[in-house]
Amino acid sequence: MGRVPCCEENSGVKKGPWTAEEDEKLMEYISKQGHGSWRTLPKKAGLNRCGKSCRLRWTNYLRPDIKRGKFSEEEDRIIINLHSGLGNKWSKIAGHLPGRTDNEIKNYWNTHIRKKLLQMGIDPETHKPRTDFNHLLNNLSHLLGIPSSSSNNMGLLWGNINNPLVASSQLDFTAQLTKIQLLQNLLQIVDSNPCLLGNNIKNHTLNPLQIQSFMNGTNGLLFLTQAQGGSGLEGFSLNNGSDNIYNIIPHHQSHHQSDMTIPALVSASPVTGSAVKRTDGSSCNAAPASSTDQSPNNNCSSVLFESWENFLDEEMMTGSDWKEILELSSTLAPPTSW
DNA sequence: AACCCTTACAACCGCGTCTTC
DNA sequence: AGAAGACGCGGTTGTAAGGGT
Repeated sequence: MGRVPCCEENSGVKKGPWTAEEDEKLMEYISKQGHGSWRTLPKKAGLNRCGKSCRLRWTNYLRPDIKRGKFSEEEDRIIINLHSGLGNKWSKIAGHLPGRTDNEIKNYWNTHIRKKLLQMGIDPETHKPRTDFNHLLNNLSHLLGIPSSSSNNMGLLWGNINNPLVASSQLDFTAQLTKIQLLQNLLQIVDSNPCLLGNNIKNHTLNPLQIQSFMNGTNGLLFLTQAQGGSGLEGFSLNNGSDNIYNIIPHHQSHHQSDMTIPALVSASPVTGSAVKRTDGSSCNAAPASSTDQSPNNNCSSVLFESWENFLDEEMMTGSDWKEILELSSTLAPPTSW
């Protein structure tokens, strides 16, 4: 059955925010008569509103049993748990939270919980860890202090005196160690994952000597360039200021398929794979990386991404986490050699 | 001080489902 | 059984408030 309009178009009923006077009229009427038929209520209550608007105002705002104020941590937990099982069934979720309305929970989810989960690296839709390439790169950007929407897309990995992470030699060591670990992981991912194809990749994996080489480059700096295109993030390249350049770009870009989105590396749903040429001349199938595909030959392994992500999640959660790590590490002497 | 951007939340819209006749 | 009316849900939009530049 098609939609039945609640109120006639151009019928002159008021829309928009409710006034205190309207609230009072509605509350007074319902407290005396009950709401009865919402369609006829406005006329009876002396309101120039449509019944639907009255119902919404009552159920979401005026009802006496509505609980106002901040959501507690316990409520957060309940919402997240219920959402993982029920999805966007806000009214059902609201049924488990006395005093909270579906609209309030929906808004709270969209403005708070959703962001919180995303920051934690959890996909708010699936409630599973996020594994998309953009997310990982954004985490990397965040760690390295590169504003994701900055017009200046050049980030400084080493030697940034403005970065509190490298304020002292001890902290410098720890920060560098962490960043090296991140880069190592990222490069290993690129090396092992045919979904990503590097342009002019000279080496995929940094060994200790290479790391030292990077760090002992012309000026001791390592740059991370965040390539931007019309559709946003397009990749990274690593550059120590001399001739060592590592380009890390999404697979699609190297094939000039600019209308494609960056593929999810571990997809929850099967996707069509494509054969890609690797820099060593071999080719492999960028097959669907579903949970059922555990073939050792499938280089789209989720293992590295998971460890990478775990690492990011553990190391990047908050500034205070960093502080703790740095404080702890400051008691440790740096190794004499790599 | 003025403008712009972001955030939070109230309210609206359109559709599916339920109820009544 | 089916048509019409009413209700409820979930997605989307509008806007006020606050913060940043």
